Amino acid sequence: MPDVAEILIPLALDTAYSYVVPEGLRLAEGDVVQVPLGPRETVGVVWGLAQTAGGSNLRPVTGRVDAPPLSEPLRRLVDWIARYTLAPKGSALAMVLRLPDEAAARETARVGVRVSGKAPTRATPARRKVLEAAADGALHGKSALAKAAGVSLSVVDGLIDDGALEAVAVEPEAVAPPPDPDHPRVPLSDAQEAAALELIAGPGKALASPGEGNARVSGSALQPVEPAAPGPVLLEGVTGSGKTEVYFEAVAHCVRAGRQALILMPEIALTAQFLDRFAARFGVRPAAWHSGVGGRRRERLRAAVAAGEARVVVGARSALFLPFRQLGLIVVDEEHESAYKQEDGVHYHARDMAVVRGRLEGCPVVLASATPSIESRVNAERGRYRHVRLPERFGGRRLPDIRAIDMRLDGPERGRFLSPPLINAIKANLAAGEQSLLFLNRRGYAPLTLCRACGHRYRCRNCSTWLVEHRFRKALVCHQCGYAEPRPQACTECGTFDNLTACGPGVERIAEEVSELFPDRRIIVLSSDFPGGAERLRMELDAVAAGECDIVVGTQLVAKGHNFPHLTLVGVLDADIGLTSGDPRAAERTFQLLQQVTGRAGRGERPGRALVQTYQPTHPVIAALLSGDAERFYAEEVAAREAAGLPPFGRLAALIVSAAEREAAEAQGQALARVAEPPPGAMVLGPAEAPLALVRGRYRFRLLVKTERNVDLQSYLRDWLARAPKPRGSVRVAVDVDPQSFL
DNA sequence: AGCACGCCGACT
DNA sequence: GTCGGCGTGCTC
Repeated sequence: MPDVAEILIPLALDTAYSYVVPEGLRLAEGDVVQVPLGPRETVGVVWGLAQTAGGSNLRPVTGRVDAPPLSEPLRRLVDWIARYTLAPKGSALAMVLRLPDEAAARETARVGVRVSGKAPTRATPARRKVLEAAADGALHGKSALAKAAGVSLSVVDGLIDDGALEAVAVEPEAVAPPPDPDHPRVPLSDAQEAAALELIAGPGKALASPGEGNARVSGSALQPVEPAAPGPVLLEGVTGSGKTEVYFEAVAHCVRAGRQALILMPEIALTAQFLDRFAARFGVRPAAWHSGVGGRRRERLRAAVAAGEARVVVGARSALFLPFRQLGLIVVDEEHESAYKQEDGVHYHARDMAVVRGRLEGCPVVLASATPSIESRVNAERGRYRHVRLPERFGGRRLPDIRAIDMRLDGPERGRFLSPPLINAIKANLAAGEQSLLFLNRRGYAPLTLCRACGHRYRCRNCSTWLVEHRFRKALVCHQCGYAEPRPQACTECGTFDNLTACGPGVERIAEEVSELFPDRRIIVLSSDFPGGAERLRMELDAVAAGECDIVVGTQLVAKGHNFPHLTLVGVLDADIGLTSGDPRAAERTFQLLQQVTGRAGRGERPGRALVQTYQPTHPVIAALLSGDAERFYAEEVAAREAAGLPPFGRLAALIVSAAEREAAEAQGQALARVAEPPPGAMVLGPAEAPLALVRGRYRFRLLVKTERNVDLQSYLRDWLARAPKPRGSVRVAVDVDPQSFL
């Protein structure tokens, strides 16, 4: 009987394909192999092995690929994610497999040059400059040397050809130097020590030796090293309470135990600042994995992770799929961040997938946040997650003083957006030589453009949204789908010249107002459309953190994961943005965002100030923010959702229908209206009067499906669709998932 | 993902 | 009469 291998191919295929294993090839589950597929060869992973009679019509496996095999937990993660997200298994595999691309393979090894001692045949001024710069005889990077000499790279190349410089292949710098868990560090506070102990050792252990005073995490209490208690833990600590230092202890413990640790962060929070904090604790910077790490380095890091050499990886959400050899800990920093949602391709929430991976790997998962998501909070309260709290700021730091500015009483003059009390506060802050942040969660210059002559409002061709003016780009841009058109000189509707008017503020407009008020101050606008891309933005954030700026005008990204140690005043410009949207998470999101951003104020032991411009000072979200009563906010929000029939959890299924399909259906009187009558346990999200949102040329329904624990959403939806006429369009699961169902 | 097949518009 | 648009379907 021939050996047959079930091979899962990283394409949008839901089932593994069968291939014959040729004589002499020994395969194990998880091996990466090459197989024929149609006219070409592809890679795949052995998902199963069997001996069967027949199967003579099957094509043979070509051979094994030189790549580390996929571990059992990682294969189970692929199965799990595919099932949970309704994605084809092959698509889930593709996230894990990400093979070395050819571009990376072709990338040449780094070359260093040094003086050979031989004089150049011809000595031009440019060549002399290079030789002077390299006169120390040390090894120099080619481009670095050219730069230092102020000449172009070709001069250096010319000298190499001439023999005056010799090229030496340099060992690339280590991708993942080992972190030292016992590197000298600043002592933790008692609260931090207790939290770290509880994190590592499990509940109750923190108080295990009360007689000894304060047990120290690195002291004898936890030696010899045993693996940390598995399972999810919510680490909740107010801004400035030192959560990072606490989970660093869990990371240190994991490293001492000889296992690997993964720290997940929202992409934007992966800055030099964080890497330096890590270096201060562990002596070296951690291996960093994010979209900016490319080519050879990416591949080498993957290999180091698979070999178990990379002990600690800090990465954005895709790092969750790295092939760790022995994963001992996952930390999800800023657990509430919506950046953990992947919304194209396979839809998933990295925080929840981290919990799943942790369970499959048998390791702890630390969810850290100052403002946890509702679902994590409820999970902690109901005992599904352990809950460790840091209720106080570190080192006697106090929470900022937050006050509302009632815009109905103290509003700005017409066409302006900064209220007099806020302007005065900024003035005082500048006079004291301190940094201020103005927060407005709206990119661009103005959210709406209209023609003063005919009243025409500019909207997106693909989406049901207004076009946002971006003055810097001289364009009108759709924030939904990215569609952009140049800002017209004359109204496209009535032809009137120069009569378009910008309505409402975006950060660009605020920056304009600020520069008029404070013309000689250093002002910077930070938003996701920062010119120069993510890398530049990261650098800019680090510069701001270093104090190289007087006034920052920023969108939500300034609220995320950064410390700005020089910041003492935060002005929130329109606290009410987002409160009126139909999103069931509107209140939660706004509360988290405002609490994060106002929490940025404060310097050392001096509390900062936050001034919140609002038209609704008594709104529950604003009131909770002003009083600092997060407990009450969470309790009220959960109660409100229950009263509205919305669970704190749910999975969202999205039915995506093209505009053409919808029109066709409506012409036949079908109207896809059955979506308005979802099955029991499911509900349609969105404003009742507009159940359809037009996004990227496609109508999108979202169904919030309440599922009981362990209910299989796929069969649930399949049942429902079987009873209803077959929908036009496809059903996909979006990413508001239900953590109950996987614990 | 590729790469076929397939059915309707403007061209050597 | 063909070239070519991308919609749909298949790859063990």
